Amino acid sequence: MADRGTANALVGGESLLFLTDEQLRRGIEAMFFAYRGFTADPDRILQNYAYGRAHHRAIHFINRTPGTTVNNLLDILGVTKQSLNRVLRALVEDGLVESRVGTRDKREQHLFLTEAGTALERELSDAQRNRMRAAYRAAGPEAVAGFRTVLEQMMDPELRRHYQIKMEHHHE
Amino acid sequence: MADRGTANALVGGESLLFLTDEQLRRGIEAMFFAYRGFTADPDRILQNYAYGRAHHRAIHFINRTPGTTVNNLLDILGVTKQSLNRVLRALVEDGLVESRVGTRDKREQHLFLTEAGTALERELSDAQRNRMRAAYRAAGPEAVAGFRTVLEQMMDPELRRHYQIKMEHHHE
DNA sequence: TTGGAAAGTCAACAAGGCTGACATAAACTG
DNA sequence: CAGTTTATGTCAGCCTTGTTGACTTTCCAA
Repeated sequence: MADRGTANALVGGESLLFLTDEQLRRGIEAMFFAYRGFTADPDRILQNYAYGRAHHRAIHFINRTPGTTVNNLLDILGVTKQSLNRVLRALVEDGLVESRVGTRDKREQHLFLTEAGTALERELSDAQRNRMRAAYRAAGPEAVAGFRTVLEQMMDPELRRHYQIKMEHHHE
Repeated sequence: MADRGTANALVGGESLLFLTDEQLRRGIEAMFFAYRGFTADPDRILQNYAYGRAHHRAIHFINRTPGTTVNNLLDILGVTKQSLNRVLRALVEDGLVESRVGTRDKREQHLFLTEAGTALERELSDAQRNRMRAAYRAAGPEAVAGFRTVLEQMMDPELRRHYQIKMEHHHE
């Protein structure tokens, strides 16, 4: 409703043509189709292991932050503990994830990838990185910077902090 | 495997620092968290109507291309006809979508949004556009161009053609 | 020492994917 | 015209991954 049809006004001398409803629709569909591509390669690989995206996500974030707790993972993934537990149980039973009782707080379980888990993580992230690398290479560094800036703005502020871990950002 | 750790080489005098594994991982997580934000608002609205993302996608593309056929929609959405049919049946029964037999080819069903369907589409896309607009506005036109360029490169080439409908692109 | 947080588990359910099989009407083709 | 292909719909059953609710065990901290 807001400023429908008025987005091509001039503000501070700069055209806002990129804020028209049509441009926004294009962005929405770009997200839709790109996300399909983004998940396509890992999805194919996961079929060979009888795992799904939920397993991939758990593996990814355990690899990124070894020793993370279940609660922390719940916070990042935004699912219920019952849902995550089902996934983690399978990964632990299959020997991809190791769960160690916390030393400071013995209620907490700290999660680590085993060798096999690391191998699968590598296979999955190699596939995903290859696609990302190709896209980055084709688009160039300036486009990549813009890509990341827009995505960052699109996140829920509360989720953004998970993304900002280990972030040294250069806006100039 | 490819050029792990070698991406920061110089090619043609230009640094490829943006292709390091760490940068690619950042991009991967940006996609993950941003997509969550991207779907969060419509998801909330859909709960009030007992619909899900699958209904949203159908409504979106019927609105974009009124009179589209079931087969065309199947191609765009990449699901089985059984899956789509379940969704379409609900939307038709609830009076959000109208299905008209084709005049040229009477095997085809052409899909249209009713007034109620258009109203829901508006509600959903307003929410999604508002977020997209805020992100675009915060990031600026150059970032938006880069965002779209990278997303386009990330799509499966076969899917890209759905995105390119009605596209007049300016690369310069 | 006790209240509450952290974690795990069981059960039941729903959405939305999937496959396979089958039906119908319409269009196309030899 | 007979046979085949195409577009669509439908039934049945399965899987993954999300949900809620209830309950237990462990154990930190006031």
